[in-house]
Amino acid sequence: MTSLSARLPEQLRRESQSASCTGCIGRSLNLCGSLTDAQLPELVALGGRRQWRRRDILFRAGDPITNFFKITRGLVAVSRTLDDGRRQIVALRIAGDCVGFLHTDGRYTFEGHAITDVEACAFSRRRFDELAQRYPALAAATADALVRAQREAGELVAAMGRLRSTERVAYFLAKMHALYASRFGDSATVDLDMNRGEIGDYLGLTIETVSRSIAKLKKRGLISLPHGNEVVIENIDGLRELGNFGP
Amino acid sequence: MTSLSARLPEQLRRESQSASCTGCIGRSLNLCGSLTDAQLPELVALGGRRQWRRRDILFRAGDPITNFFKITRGLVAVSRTLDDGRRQIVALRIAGDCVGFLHTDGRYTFEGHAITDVEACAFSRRRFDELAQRYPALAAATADALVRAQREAGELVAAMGRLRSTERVAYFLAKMHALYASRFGDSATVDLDMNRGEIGDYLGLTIETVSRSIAKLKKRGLISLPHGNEVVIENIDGLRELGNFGP
DNA sequence: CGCGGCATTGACATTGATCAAAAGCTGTGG
DNA sequence: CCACAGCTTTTGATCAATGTCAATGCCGCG
Repeated sequence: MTSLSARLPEQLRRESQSASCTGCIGRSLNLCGSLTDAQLPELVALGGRRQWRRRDILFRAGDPITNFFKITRGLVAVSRTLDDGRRQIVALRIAGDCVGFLHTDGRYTFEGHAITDVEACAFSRRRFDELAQRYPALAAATADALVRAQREAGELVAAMGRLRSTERVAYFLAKMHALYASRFGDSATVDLDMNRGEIGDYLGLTIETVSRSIAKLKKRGLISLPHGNEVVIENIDGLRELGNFGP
Repeated sequence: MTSLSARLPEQLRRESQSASCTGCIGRSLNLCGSLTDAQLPELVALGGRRQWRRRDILFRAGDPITNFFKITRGLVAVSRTLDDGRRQIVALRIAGDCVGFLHTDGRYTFEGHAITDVEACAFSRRRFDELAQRYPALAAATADALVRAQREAGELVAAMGRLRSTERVAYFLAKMHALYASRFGDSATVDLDMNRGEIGDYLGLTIETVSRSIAKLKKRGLISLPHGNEVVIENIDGLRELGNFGP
């Protein structure tokens, strides 16, 4: 089983237990090769570890931006809520990703909340920016992470604009499968950690439509739901094709 | 009247007529203050100016990425086309913006095509990356541009996921109005340069639905269409509110 | 056991897509 | 200047997909 809230690989576990966050920022931005801790003594003092429970808010849209967060455990939803309460999750981030980096006039553009229990390092945005000025590799890694994030956002736009409900759910499941595989190794079983409402808020659908779409995928033999929120991917190729999930 | 294809501000006109692209990359990335041409002699030889006609392709998804482009004139759509022909525009970019920067395994992630006639400078991606390694301000400006782009992508996701058709068109018009205002100064009149099909591909709607939505906005007195594709914004506050277009 | 939260299912309403036709516009050639 | 072809837009009549509302079922927990 692949679950964010359980059984982390050893590397991540060690990282998330270290008192300082020296390693985590380097690793998160794929700097392992180019920057060592010795080269960046400033990083030692930079990050503070924090924890949140399911449904807790990491940061609110409109609040002055002071920190961004590098997730070391759990699943975070980045979202926007309209005045009338309609909510849209614009990105999902897991261990290794950064959230709270986007800003509009010095304020968080979106809201971040914990889908599962979450641990993350908080970094001072100001000091990080100063550091990036001095260490080109850090800036390059930041740009890289942003490029990746934007690619994903574009794909989500395409899914929302052009896929119908069942295709969108297939896209979502294929994406979660790929996401977990990239961190925890391949596995046919994906523990969603999200309820129907949260999936709907991510895909622009209602709870009922998500539920019905999952039922359709089950009937088509692409997935099965042995128990709880655990999804077994029975046919990943079919799922990816239906969801137009690129290579 | 505000039109991308006509009457550029003098600064942009001068820039787009200079033989080299020295200035354009600096300006595009908001480096005016921090880097001068004298500090970056390498930039002189970096960019080559190119032109495209309406509907021409700047770059195709999947092609090996060699250049990115800094637009000096016109409107470019960044899009993705599904296997069955459904198309989704994931971003619109105008003079001053860069396109073709996103990549997946060394290949363009999306397609870029000219909505209007377009002029742009093509920069070698490899050499730009080298340069960014040496000039932190360039890297910082790149990160800044990426943050801005991602904020917009997130807003588009929210619009696609949670707004209904007429609201989406209102969002689109408010966005175009703001976009043009930021470059060419405020004006009640916006020349869309996009036909109904292209608007539909941006908003995830059909031609007919776009047409009907525009008719509704007209009837509500939010806009008027004196002639051609020229839209007069009669009530920008109402339009922004309906389209949930943030501040 | 019974309660609370979430998921499923059904009936119905609404939205937007689809199909088809008519109306405008634009440029060309007589 | 008009007539016509080729295009885009508008409008109308349906239809299918999804949202909405309501009822029921399921499951874990006190």
